[in-house]
Amino acid sequence: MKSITSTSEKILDIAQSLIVAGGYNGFSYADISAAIGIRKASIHHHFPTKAELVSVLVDRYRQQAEAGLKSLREGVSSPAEQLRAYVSYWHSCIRDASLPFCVCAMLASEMQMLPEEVASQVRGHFHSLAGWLRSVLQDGTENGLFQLDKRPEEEAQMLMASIHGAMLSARAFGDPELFIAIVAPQIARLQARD
Amino acid sequence: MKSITSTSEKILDIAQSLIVAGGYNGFSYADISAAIGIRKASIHHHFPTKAELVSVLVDRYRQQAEAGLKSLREGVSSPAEQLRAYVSYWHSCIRDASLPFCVCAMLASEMQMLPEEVASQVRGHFHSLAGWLRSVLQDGTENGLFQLDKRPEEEAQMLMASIHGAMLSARAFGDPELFIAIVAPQIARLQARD
DNA sequence: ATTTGCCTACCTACTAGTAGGAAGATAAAC
DNA sequence: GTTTATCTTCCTACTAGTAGGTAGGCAAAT
Repeated sequence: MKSITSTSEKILDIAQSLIVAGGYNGFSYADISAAIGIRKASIHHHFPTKAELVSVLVDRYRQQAEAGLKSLREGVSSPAEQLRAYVSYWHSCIRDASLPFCVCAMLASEMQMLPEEVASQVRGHFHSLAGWLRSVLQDGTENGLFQLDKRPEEEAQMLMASIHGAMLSARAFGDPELFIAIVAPQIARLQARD
Repeated sequence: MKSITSTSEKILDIAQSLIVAGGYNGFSYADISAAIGIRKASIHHHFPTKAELVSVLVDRYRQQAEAGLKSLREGVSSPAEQLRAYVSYWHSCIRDASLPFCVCAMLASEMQMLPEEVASQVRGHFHSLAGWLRSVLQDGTENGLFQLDKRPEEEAQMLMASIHGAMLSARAFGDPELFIAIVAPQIARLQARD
């Protein structure tokens, strides 16, 4: 019986945590090698180049994210609760340090020096996350639960920026609670006031 | 007559633009060497170690920022205009690509692998920027120009996060106008509504 | 005479990536 | 059911190039 997580998945897991910690240029094959007890060359067997490794990694991340967002949309009652569930997911990730930053947000900051294939995937993630937020906001507005100052797509961009900025502040200050302190009021203010 | 910018300042200038592009691990002494036409060893003469170079660089950045913010506070009429001037400064930096990202925001994303001296300076910058925003918001509130939902320090953190997140989105999408589209409404909503 | 600023030449450690082979599993051919 | 060929996964050993950093010298300025 095979191990539940294959070697290539283990490689992606540790690479992901290394990217979240230090970005594209912040990790090496040697780091992965040391972390999972396999030789450098064996990693190249699974992922011939670094660009390809990160590309597969971001692809997996995007699929997981999209699946997670979709299931939130289907499984959680109201749009307001969907937003709250989304940010509380991140809050717990930051608190327990399991994934204290969005992989794509991290990579976006290095956009200018990323391999083009990775850069376009990062753009794609930002686009689909903004799209998800927009659809939640629109849904909430149509049901009279939200009262937006701006068009849903603009409010979605504002919310996404707040979330990413809040991750950054939480990291800068080393205070996980700062994340929710910044993000919660931004969601609260969307709520219809009467 | 000496060149108006000394070699060490030229080193800091190019290092800063390289950090803004790719972070702490995204540049090397060789990159600086190639950019300003000086040998690697000569850079070590000015800045013995990379950690020291970046430390001096962030120190200079913080001084410039603090001076700029202080002069905005003194030279610009109303708190609302002070905020607008601040974000429009960034907007033009992003538009003309002269400094398309805050050095400290960039470094904050790599917080976990930064030399401790640099990390504490980055924390310091976040602290003083939040402090500046707080004082502007408080000033505006006391003069009846702003109407805040939360305490000034919380609103300041929210605003700072929006600004950093907006920088990230502008970079991810390659669209400088997105920065102001995200940030302007966040400032507008602070305005007293009656 | 010492300091400043830069140089050539070098070091060790590490970077991504390659060549080629050993061990084991798989599966078809006999 | 054993043999044979193939595939997968990992290995050792290596490459060329780059990382940050050092030693020591030279010329001009102070």
